[in-house]
Amino acid sequence: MYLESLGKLALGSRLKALSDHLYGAVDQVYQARGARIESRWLPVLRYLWDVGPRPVTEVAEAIGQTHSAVSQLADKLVRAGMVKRRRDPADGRRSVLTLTDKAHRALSELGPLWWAVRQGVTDALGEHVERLLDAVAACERALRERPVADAILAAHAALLAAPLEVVPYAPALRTHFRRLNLQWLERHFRVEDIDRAVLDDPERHILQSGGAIFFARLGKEVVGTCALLQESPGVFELTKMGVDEGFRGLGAGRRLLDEAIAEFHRRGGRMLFLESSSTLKPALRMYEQAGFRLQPSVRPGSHYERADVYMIYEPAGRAPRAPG
Amino acid sequence: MYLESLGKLALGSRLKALSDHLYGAVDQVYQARGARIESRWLPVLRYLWDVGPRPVTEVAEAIGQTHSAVSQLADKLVRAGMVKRRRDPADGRRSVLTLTDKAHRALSELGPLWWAVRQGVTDALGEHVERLLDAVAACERALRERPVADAILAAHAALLAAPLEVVPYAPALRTHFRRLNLQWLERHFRVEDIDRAVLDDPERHILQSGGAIFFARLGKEVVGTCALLQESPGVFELTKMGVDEGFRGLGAGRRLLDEAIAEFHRRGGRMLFLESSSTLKPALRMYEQAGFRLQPSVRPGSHYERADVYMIYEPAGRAPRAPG
DNA sequence: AAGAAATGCGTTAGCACTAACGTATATCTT
DNA sequence: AAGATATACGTTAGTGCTAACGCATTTCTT
Repeated sequence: MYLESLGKLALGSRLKALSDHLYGAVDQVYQARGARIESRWLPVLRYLWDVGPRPVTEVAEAIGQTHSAVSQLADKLVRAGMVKRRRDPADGRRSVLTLTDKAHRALSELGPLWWAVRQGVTDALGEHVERLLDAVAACERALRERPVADAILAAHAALLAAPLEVVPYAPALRTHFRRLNLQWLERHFRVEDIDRAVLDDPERHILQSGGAIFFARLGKEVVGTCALLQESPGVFELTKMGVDEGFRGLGAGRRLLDEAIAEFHRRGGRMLFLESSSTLKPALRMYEQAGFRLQPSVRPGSHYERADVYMIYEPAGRAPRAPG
Repeated sequence: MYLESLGKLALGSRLKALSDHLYGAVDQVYQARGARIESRWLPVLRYLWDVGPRPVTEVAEAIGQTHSAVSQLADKLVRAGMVKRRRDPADGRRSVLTLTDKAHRALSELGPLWWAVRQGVTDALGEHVERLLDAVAACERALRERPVADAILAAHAALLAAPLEVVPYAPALRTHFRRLNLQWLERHFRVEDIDRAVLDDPERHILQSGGAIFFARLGKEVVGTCALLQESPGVFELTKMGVDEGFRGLGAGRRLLDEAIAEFHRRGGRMLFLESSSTLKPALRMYEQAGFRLQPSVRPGSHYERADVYMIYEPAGRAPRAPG
């Protein structure tokens, strides 16, 4: 299922779907067996059954709902003849919900059905339902201590406050080089053989021939990468630039690009070019701003299928803009 | 929380509450950060973002919702300027949903916020959320193979078809003797010292003095118990009769009672009595039907605080009804 | 090719729930 | 004791979803 791929982002949706499935199943069973009750009534009815007459708010709190939900449900239960509302003589604000005899009779007949529900859920879901119950209980407890919204806002603030830094290659970062590049390659193109070779062994294909690789980190996250490949002495290619989809727009790409250009200068390079695709509009704009100029034709003898854009680094005042 | 005590019966309610909490938290964050998006939109928008324009039904299926839910959500998204509807030229029935440029821009800015959501959920819920995800995924898969409703109906049918049998005491059943009696004692009264002694060691307190204990089984479930205690030679007390709340109304109580009376006769008893409480109306009715007669006063020297009813076994034609 | 069946989708009515409000009553403050 | 504040509850409007329906179009059947 697609939602599974969204992981924690779609957890709410999936929990709701599961919940609806369970409600629906139980209602189906009640109906098939002629039980004059609905699954949504159960928390209120069982609570009143277990602890006796109780005012609306107390019921609401016990079953984790708003008082108005309970009040409206009580209307329905009164109409169904299952509960009675009474004023609390000790406190005129309270309206005490009491089970009718009919409800007592109905509930006591429901025992075997409830047993079947428990048993059926166990049969259908096996041990998973136990793990689900445990996990739900643990999450409920955790939520009571710290609302998720606070945690998210704190995490977001921490992320925005985190310094964006560019660091050189280190072996521990190799998997990030691969991950970050596969992300855009797989989304927009297909992974060519030459890509796979470079991503599998960047030390050999890039560093050994006098190139460099940089990574952008935001806090503890590695959010982008870019490589400088020495094609022939003094001639460098800017390549394998990728910023994680989740961290675009934070300037990581530009910082990586600037660092690569600085490295090109530090190494006394004569020429710096890149190949790209016309479908990557935002990237092309960034390259232009950094000093790359679009060339009128594709680079002769390009390595890549996808390359239909050829740009050369010609910052203002260094070389005239190519005509056309 | 009360719902936790209901176990599998209230799983649906709890999942819904969790789901609502998560939706609410994310919406709160979106609002706090000025993101012009709502949490409910995410599955549709992300799906269109990931796989491109798609017709309504396909989106619905991918995210596990009905087509009309998606259709109505699409209305809203169109109003918000996030998607466009287009007729599929190849199939005039289909209306293809396409993200607008505005949506693309909005979504690509949301990356850090989504990272924060994932991170915040992890911070707040810790490892529990991983277990929850795993359990949810496992349950989803199990549900696809076997709908819960079927399993419940099958379990119910099996229960009703199961034979109700009465079996004598066996050491392996001791915990059931305790469990079944504590259930009604704790609900209606309080557990007196004498109760605890008997329940902890029924072999010594009941069997050794010439008594007997019976259990009712329904399929594999032990659903009721009852004891015959020899108070003095030939004088027996019917006591510790309990039927699981979940299995009342199936005749287990009557079957136990009949078996106890038969045992009383087999042992050549002279007198059989019981003590009970006037609050246990259904039980008293059953005793009457089985041949017990209400006595005008409490039994002299009763062991129990709760006893305000004294009955003696006097089946029709065996002894005259006590006057008064 | 023509009719029958299936499919895709929008619409409507209805349900469960929430947020926000209003009213009555109780409790606190001085 | 009197006013201020808090509490308990019902009501209303609105949201997100489903089930059921109806229309348009496509696909199957012969």
